[in-house]
Amino acid sequence: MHTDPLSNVLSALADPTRRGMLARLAQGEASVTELAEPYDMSMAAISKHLKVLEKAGLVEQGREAQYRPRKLNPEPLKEVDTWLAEYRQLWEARFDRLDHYLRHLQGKSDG
Amino acid sequence: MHTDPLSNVLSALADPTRRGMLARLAQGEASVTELAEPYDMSMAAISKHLKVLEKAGLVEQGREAQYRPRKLNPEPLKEVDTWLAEYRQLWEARFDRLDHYLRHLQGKSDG
DNA sequence: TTTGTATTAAACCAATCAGTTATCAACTAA
DNA sequence: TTAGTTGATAACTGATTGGTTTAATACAAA
Repeated sequence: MHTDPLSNVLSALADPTRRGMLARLAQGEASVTELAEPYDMSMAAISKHLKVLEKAGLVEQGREAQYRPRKLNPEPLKEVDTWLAEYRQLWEARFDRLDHYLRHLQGKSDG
Repeated sequence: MHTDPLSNVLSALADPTRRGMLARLAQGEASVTELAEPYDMSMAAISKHLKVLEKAGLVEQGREAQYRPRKLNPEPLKEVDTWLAEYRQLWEARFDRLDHYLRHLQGKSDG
């Protein structure tokens, strides 16, 4: 029962097939059959994966004449990014410490 | 059956309770009881959530005398970040277009 | 040794998930 | 109209999830 959007997006992303579809859609619009092509999976399964991505807001239906190609909507990824941003400094901190350590070593050799 | 680490991390993050725990651990080490405190949930449930985070590599057991306080390991978030990086330009592109549009408007008012 | 505190494990339950097959709908082409 | 293609839906299955309660474990304090 994911009611919050961020959980929804993250769990949509937590599947290699769905991430693969997003990667494909990052190249440009694609039909469902095109999206299905790389996977050894029934069309029904593909359809379900797409629905998960659509519910998360990551994929939309374009309207091209009579066809309805899917297209990527990167918007919800922003939320993931801003969530991640609060932790970014934490792993960068380690680098900073290393950086300081290296400066320290350099300082030592200087004097 | 998530075998790939990225899916593992993402699905670990796809839960508000677990993200809350990470937020708490970002402040510093904490015992399981401390981590459980904000949630109306059995200790066993908390323990399970922690196990999910540990399996994803996001949380580790420290060893402080007789206690085993948990601590955050931000490492796996890097993978999420690098995955996200390939899409970052996609949502920034929209901003760029807006930016260009605004420049365009400004240019108009200038000439 | 007994008691209390902190944490995990086991067994269970209802809901969700990821896949299947089979059916259906819509639209294209003959 | 009759096929053929594209895609969605329904019903089912087995595995996983997120929670429960009830023990079990480990250790500290008395």
